[in-house]
Amino acid sequence: MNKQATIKDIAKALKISTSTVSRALRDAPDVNKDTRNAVVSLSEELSYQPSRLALSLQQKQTHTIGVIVPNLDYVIATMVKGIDEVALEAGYTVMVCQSNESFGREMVNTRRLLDSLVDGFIISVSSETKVFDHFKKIQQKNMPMVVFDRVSADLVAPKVKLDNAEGGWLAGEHLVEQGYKRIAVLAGPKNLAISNERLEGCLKALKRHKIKMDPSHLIHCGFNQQNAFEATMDLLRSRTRPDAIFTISDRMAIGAMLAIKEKGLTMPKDIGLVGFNNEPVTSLVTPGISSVEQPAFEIGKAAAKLFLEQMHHDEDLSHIE
Amino acid sequence: MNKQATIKDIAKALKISTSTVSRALRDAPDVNKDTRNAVVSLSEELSYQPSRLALSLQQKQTHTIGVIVPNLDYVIATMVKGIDEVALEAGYTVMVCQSNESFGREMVNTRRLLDSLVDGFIISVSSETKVFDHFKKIQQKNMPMVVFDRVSADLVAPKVKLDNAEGGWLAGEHLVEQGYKRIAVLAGPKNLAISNERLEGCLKALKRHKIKMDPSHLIHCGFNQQNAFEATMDLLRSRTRPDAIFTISDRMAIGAMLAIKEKGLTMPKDIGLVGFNNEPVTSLVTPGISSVEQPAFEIGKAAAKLFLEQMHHDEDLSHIE
DNA sequence: AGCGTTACCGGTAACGTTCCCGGTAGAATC
DNA sequence: GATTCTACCGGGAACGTTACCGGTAACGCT
Repeated sequence: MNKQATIKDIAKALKISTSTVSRALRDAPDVNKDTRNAVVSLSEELSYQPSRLALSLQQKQTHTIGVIVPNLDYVIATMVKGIDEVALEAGYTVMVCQSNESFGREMVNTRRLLDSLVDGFIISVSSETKVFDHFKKIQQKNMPMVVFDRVSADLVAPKVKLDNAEGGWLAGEHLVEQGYKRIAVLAGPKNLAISNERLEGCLKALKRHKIKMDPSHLIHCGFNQQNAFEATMDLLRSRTRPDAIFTISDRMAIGAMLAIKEKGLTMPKDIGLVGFNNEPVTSLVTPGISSVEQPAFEIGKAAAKLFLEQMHHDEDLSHIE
Repeated sequence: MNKQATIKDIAKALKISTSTVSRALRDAPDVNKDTRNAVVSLSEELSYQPSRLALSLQQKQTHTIGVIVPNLDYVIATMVKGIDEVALEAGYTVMVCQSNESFGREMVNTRRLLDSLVDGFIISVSSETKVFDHFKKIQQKNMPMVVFDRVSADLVAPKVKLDNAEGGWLAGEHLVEQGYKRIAVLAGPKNLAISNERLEGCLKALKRHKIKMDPSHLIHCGFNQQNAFEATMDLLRSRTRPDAIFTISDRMAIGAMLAIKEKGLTMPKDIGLVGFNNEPVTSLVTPGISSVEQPAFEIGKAAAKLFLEQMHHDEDLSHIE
């Protein structure tokens, strides 16, 4: 009961046709001022809201963007906020789905959004995902799709991501400026692009300052806190103990920090530490641990803008044909 | 080009009517086995997917839940994950919108979702929101709506939230068990239900153990880190310095911790500290600071379940009428 | 007087689906 | 042989909206 008023109700009440009501409501030409006024005032009275469903069905677009992310940790949530910001501005609604880092979940999510719910996708791929067939479907329907943050070289699509090399470079510069000489790097798994880029950037900075890195100071370990803790313990026990550590994630920085504390050392006096910002933790924890800042909000905005460009580009093309 | 195949395409190709195709696809009776097989196999070949848009328009429900949250911090994101979990299970898709703690944004979001995009709402209200007219519209359309986490007494709706008193009680018990006697509480603003409930719970625990609280040890201050830092400094400077502190949020706990460090004291030896978990920070930071755990994921699941109950309840009613 | 313009408005199809009501052919029943 | 069943299928309407085409007055112009 108390159903939404439709364009028909207005038409019937005013004894005019639905076409006229529709025109009046859209500020289209070919409608008398008086009728327009009557329509508008009645529609307000009935608190009429056009049905987006019907509209979407008619014009075959939903004005909705599907966003699929592996999770909603701090950085990603911030990116999503960025997406939301520009999407809303442009009259789009976003639909956020979490894949929970699960390949299967990611597939289900895309399928669901695909059945005429969204106009396109903005995606950060799950860490489990090695094959991209489910995304190919999106492209077959030639919907706009942009990937961000977690990108893969195997997936051909417009991408927005952090300049990881730049970040690594900054970290290196920072440590050198502070006067550290024997700098170690806790990198992630060897096959991870995100990790290698950050590492390369840092090495480049060291090179610029003609600082050589002890080979034993480059450690590839797992991405989590415990791995970093153990790796750091090893480093600190070795004869060639480093005087600074760059970890390519904040989670790892925390592990390193705990190891440093365990050894009774203090930061930044005895040893320097720089992380890579994916959590707002480091700044809070204690002075002495810095972190490369990720412009997450900006990345989100950029992704959304790129999406909209794609969108309109496609529209233009279809106009021509 | 390469458009989605529709039920019509299948019908035309097989020279049967759309009605029959529809029936075949839905495992309805009244359809020959052979035709059914033909339809199914062809639909797979064309990778047919039914249009949710058309379906929603027809049966006036979208199988989508609108979720409006003030932001996506750790706890809320976890709750959303809980919602997602049970919603997906039940065949619902969720649409998450962030109000950014802004009243205006919250209104815009509800309006948008309201125009036939969702079947109902799960909401955590923004801190700016004092008036609830935009939510009343939801109820007027008698859509299901449940509020969670941030609830307000002025908003009449099914609610799911943490038992804050219980949490406060746990915090108090914990500190007493550790042997602390002079316990201080850093509470939030006086008018905030969430804060008062936690405080009450803690006081109750102290009472049970016949521990009296020094009146100067109850401090109402702002919710953020800086406020807590200053309040703690005051506490530590006073003659009647407490030997433990309960802060009603983690953000405040961090402020307190920094103050404690600044004073050269160590935790938990010199002073105990318990926070209230809205971030995963505390467990990482350092041993010595505990935190009351919030079953965020469970709260999210509970909210979604409550929503579904509402939903089905409404359906039953409308059947009868 | 006849014609073209302008300013409106209405009818209908279409978007993709389901639902309801019929219809038809063959088989089964009497 | 006439009837009821059963099993299957098709035709239309409906959901709410817009797009397209056509129509009708009133007016001005020759």
